[in-house]
Amino acid sequence: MNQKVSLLLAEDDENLGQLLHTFLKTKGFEVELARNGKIAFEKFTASSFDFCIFDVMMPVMDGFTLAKEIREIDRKVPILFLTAKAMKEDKLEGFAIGADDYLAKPFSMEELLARITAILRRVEVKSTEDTAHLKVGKINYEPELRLLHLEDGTKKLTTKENQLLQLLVKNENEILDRQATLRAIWGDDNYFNGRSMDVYIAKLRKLLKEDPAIEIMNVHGKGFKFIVK
Amino acid sequence: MNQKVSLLLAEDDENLGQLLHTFLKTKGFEVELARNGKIAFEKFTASSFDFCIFDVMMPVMDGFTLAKEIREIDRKVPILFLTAKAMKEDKLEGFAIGADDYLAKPFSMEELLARITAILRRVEVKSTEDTAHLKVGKINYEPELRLLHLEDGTKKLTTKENQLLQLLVKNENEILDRQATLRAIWGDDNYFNGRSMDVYIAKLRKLLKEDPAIEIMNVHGKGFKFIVK
DNA sequence: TTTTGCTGTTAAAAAAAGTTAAGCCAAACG
DNA sequence: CGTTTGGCTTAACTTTTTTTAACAGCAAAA
Repeated sequence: MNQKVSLLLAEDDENLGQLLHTFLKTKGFEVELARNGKIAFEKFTASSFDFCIFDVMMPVMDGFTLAKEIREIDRKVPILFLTAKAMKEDKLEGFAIGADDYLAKPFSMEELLARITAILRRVEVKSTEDTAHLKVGKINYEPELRLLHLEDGTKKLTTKENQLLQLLVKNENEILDRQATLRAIWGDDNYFNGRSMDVYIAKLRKLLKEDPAIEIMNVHGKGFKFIVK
Repeated sequence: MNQKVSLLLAEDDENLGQLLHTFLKTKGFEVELARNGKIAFEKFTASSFDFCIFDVMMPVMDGFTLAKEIREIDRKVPILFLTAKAMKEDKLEGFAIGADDYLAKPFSMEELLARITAILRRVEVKSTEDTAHLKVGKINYEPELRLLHLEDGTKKLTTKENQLLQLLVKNENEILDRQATLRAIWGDDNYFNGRSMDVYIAKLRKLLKEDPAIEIMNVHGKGFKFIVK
């Protein structure tokens, strides 16, 4: 996949902090834990983040103040507040600062994750810069347009050809797992889809054979490997 | 701000519906109220909105189903759910569909407004009026007026041509799901409607072919993708 | 070495989509 | 009223894309 989402977590409660830290890491985030607002702010200025989760009540610098400070240098980064007080005035203050969400303790890990995901879906759209171009020898591949520019003209790839080639290219020099690929492109890894995939591998090999530096190698029982020599 | 934010409100409770309608209008939104999910879906497909507020429990078509249908033709429009049941599973289902927020009844008007504002800040609303205004090379498309300005004069689009082009344009560079499109424009995704849609795709391609930067690409078995190179 | 499962390849069948034209219906027109 | 018109659907035929089948070759395990 692309890149891990970096997450700044400010929480003074040791137990909850550790728990969240661990949970979020297992969910694939890169988490930085700060024990109070001041430390969190320093961490933020040192190396900006994709997402912030702040406890409201913390020593030294509380979550709201922290958020205000951060909003001044980054008016877009999503901020989610955690709070023990589920009071209305608090909520409103949080939103006024520019909170993206508000979660009252106690909350479930799953709900937290769901809310983070919901917010990120909105914000993250921009980072969809895919492998726009692949240039290998004479061959030039434009996945977005499903075009393969060969010596003797340009070939329009079909949907499946393109999906498969894209996966192969994205995992250049690594094994592209058979089952995983089938599930990703065909939705199911049954026998027939497997055979179908083999047919497409053959097609791609035929298309790419004009460039001897490219090879789609089979790794028996595992999958395929796109190799550029 | 140039244009009012248009808001689709689906709520079966007459009292609450009216109350919200009035409140939101005084807050400067352009509000459309639907008494159930089906009506709401029809309103949405007829004239797309900037924001959705759906009651979860409604007759005919519930809020979740409604949201799923809408997500297929518009994966960005913010959706906020209102619900009497503050149950966890429900929340998770909502977020899984792509909810942006979740508000349990009873809630205060102020909190609702705060949450709407918080979400809108993130989304940076492109008002529906000019969203679909497409200008590529010589082609200029005015969905509201159903006009397509071409090199050799202006073509007045028919209802179906316009609905389809509008959906394609709104989902530029994304796959527009076949079935979902059929349900949105034709109301039903049977075989014949599918063929009818293919006929319209052909018509649009013919109209747009004067601009080589535009392509309506088929994604086999999935739908179509409007691409501007 | 033999068996078994996996892969390579080609061809045929099936499904989906592209295209053009004919048919149908309702609104507008005479 | 009958006729025309415009918009949409249905039909028919073509092409493209994908799946399934069939058979041959190869790799790993027994």
